[in-house]
Amino acid sequence: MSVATVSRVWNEAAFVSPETRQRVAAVATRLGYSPHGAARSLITRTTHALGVLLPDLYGEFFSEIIRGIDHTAQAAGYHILVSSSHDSKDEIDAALRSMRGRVDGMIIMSPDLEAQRTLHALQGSFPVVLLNGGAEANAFDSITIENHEGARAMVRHLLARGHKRIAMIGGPQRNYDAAERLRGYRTALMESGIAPDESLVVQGDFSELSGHRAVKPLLALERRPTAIFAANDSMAIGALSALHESGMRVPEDVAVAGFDDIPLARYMNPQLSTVHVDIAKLGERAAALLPSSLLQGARPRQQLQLSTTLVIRSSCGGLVS
Amino acid sequence: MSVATVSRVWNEAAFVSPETRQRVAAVATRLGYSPHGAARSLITRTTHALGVLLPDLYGEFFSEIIRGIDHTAQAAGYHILVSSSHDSKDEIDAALRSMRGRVDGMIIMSPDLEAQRTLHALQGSFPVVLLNGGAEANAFDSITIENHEGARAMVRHLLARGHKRIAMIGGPQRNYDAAERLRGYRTALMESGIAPDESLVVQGDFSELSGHRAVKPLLALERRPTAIFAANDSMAIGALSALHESGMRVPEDVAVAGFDDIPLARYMNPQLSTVHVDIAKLGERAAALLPSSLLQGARPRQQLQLSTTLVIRSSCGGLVS
DNA sequence: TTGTAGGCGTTATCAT
DNA sequence: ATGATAACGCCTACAA
Repeated sequence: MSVATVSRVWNEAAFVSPETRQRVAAVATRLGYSPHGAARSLITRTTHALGVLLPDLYGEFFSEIIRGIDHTAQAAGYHILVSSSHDSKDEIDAALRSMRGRVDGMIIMSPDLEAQRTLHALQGSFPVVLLNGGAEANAFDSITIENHEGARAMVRHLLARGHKRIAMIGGPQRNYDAAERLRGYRTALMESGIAPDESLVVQGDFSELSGHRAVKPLLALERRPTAIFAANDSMAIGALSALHESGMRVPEDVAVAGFDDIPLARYMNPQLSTVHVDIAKLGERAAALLPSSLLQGARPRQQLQLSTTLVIRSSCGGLVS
Repeated sequence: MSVATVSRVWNEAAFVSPETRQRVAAVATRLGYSPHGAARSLITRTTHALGVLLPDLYGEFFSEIIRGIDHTAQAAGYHILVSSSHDSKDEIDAALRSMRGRVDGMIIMSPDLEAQRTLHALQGSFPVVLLNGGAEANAFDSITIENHEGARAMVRHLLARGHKRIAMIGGPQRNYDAAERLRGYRTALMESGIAPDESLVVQGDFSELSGHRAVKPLLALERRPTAIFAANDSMAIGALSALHESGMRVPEDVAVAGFDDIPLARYMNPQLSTVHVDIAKLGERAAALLPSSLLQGARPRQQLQLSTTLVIRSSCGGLVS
């Protein structure tokens, strides 16, 4: 029995007599044999692995993304090589280098606007899908969330409920999504002719703690806000807990809304109104884009926009009557 | 210039004249060269990658675990190959096979008691760290949570606060951690001489939804429980929301407690009492064990127990006075 | 239908 | 200090 035959059996490529196939399979299972991945990719020039670069694995947002990516990648026969905690340009550089030659393509989520320059150099050399990219987004395949529209819609809803003083807890500085959501907030205010008040904008970092901390200065204002819109759910949840500790009732005294619709949002007390993003789908789409670009070689770049929908629950007082 | 020299430059192993090194480096950057990972690992028989097999990426528990693993693995120069949604024996088998030759070792979390048989066959052939393993745990390096002790301590606390009818929302059937936590609950009851009442034990599946659903039958009981202990925080959070919807006050009417202490637990309303597990450390430890076993070759198996601590917040009424 | 042999890009061993 | 060359495990013409 030659190695060639075994290879043929494994790849189901050429014609092998059923009996031979049978025998090979039998011996293979008996010996617990399975082909050596590295050796295969040496000759096939393909690793069947996708690299995933994330800023930081924190909270449900990221577990949902990975879940989506893994699910789709697995179905397409790809493994995923995950690497997190890459915020700065240098960290991304390093991660990129160390994944070189180990993956067939990469999914990169680097919302930090500065890191974009690093990405620029990647252009064309390598199949890349950008998640939430900023300026460089159209130089690659990319998937973006409708941040601006989503935020605008939520703030419009709050306005429609009669709120005039709406505060915003923003995300990290230099973060693309955060910037867009803030922009959406401002657009909505402007559209309804409300003068912007910068004392109503507090900066957070997407963590529960930062949302919690943001509440104090807002309550200390002479003219308190009657609604708080957080740039993500984690911060909204932090704010909810801070308000509760301060004895404020939600939504009676202050309405609260978030962004992302993480699975837990509906289990908050009160249930959190938020801008729904299908986070897992974000991952799925990204993972689906990559193999397709690998197969098709050069093809026009694809820019996908993931739409958002308003999910009105009780934390902002419910639907507009 | 021979390939050997280039190899030496890259590995900084043997003596290379500074000028040669210089020249090679220059050409390398100009050509954008970087070594082919597969070829290297073919000959060095090492991939510098760790496989991570998880049952399902759901909720903050898993993002924390991956975070811990990735953090430590990265520091040790390893990549991580993540694969999730492996519950059944066959799925684990397949994942194991497809990772062969692509990783130096594996971290496997397969709480499903049936899957243990598959693991049995792995023994010795391959560096493996088991997370939350059951019966097979001592055949491998393994890290286990002090499930039994943690659950017992929490139930004892509830008893000390005067609760006599304590319900339990259990985890998935055939899940090792769930079984141990249930056992801890029973131990505590038995120790205080309370007769077990099986109508107080409702089965869940670790999801928020299952926790939410578990509440209804409990409230429908003729003799309602005064406390509910959920086998993880997600279910406790689901229960919290269901209780709130039913107009029950927590902790006045019903006390609630969870297990895991996911980051969000302290931001619930009321804040969730729970059994603290350092989830990220679980991942870190696992990732640290693997490289050490790779370096040292055959060494005695290590069985680590991750201790738990009681975190009493307001959902169960606070400390015992 | 099956076997033979060359080569994928590296590292390691031996010469030089 | 550098060069030549044999592995590593697999795939794939090409030959039989």
